Amino acid sequence: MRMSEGVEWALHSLLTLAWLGDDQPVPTARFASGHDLPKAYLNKQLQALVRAGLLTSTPGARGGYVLARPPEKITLMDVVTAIEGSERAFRCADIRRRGPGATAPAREYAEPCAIDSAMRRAELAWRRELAAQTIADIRAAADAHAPNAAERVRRWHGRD
Amino acid sequence: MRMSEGVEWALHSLLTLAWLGDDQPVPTARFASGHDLPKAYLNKQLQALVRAGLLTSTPGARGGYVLARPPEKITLMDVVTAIEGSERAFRCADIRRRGPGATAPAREYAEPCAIDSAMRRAELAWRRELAAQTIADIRAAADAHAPNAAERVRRWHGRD
DNA sequence: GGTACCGTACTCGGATAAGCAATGTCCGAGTTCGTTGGG
DNA sequence: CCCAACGAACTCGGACATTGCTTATCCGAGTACGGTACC
Repeated sequence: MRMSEGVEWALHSLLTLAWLGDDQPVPTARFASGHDLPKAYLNKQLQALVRAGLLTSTPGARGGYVLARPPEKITLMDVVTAIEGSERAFRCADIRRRGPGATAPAREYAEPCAIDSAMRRAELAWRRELAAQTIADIRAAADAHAPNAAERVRRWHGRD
Repeated sequence: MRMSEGVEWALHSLLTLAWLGDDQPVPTARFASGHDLPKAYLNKQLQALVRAGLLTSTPGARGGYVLARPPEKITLMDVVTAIEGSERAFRCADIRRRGPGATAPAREYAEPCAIDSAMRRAELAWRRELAAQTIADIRAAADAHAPNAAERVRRWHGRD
């Protein structure tokens, strides 16, 4: 089980936008050169964020991406769902009723598969933690450890 | 992000062994026909459980797999780790220090990446829930919903 | 000098390949059990 | 009738294809800006 690295890229891009703080669009090329990432593929991930309503894109020259809502309103769950999709990691194929089990009365399968329920419980705990943390929280934690990072990013993006 | 379906197969196989309860080995072919699964590939997954110390295998005719320890001592975390490996789903590539950020003083990177920490927190919650549930719990839940299932499985595997 | 027009550079957006891990398949080493021949 | 040797069937275990998804790339539609010609 491996999460797409696009999630990391998206989170860093969103964090950068949170640091910049203004409404001036940032193009993909700038994000990409900032972290040495493949431009076109990063753009694909940012498009997913637009479709999910986390970013707003403006086409054409001087275009780019802007946060669609304040960083406090963007949770990690939103980002992971936007990039990875909303499907669960564990997908019960209901193999209990394949094979000989198929002859059992349907009444026995009224309740959901116990294995599926157990995995769902674990995955819900994961989602709950993701939903409890926002981009603003990430920024606060980063600022606490490295107060200069925000300023350096602003400089590099031509602000001030 | 998608979990291998081998996890579901492994859990069902372990649950079956818990239902049987004796020390009589069950071959892969029986598990496979029981849930209509590809025999050789299922065997690959069961081998992983052997390597992880969850199953004991006996080769040759009348051979097969047996639980290596009681169901109360086998957690879902054990099974997921055995099949999926112990690596985290989110793997921080530390892209914060790639590109222009590389010129920043190393002192700023002493603390772990805030994004990595946040994702780690969520994943720990997931693992905690997985470690809190055992094969015995799964069996108890399944028995509560469908008391006849255990008996039917025992019959089908030639017990009694 | 001011204004309208045009060309260029730059952006997102989606359609199109390449790489790799998960999935699936096959064959060999080893063990058990039934059979068969001899004592 | 009893026993030993043998062969066949069955099992795990690892090496070898194949499929699907992640990753990566390319090109087109659209927009803003700078230059230029004209009024």
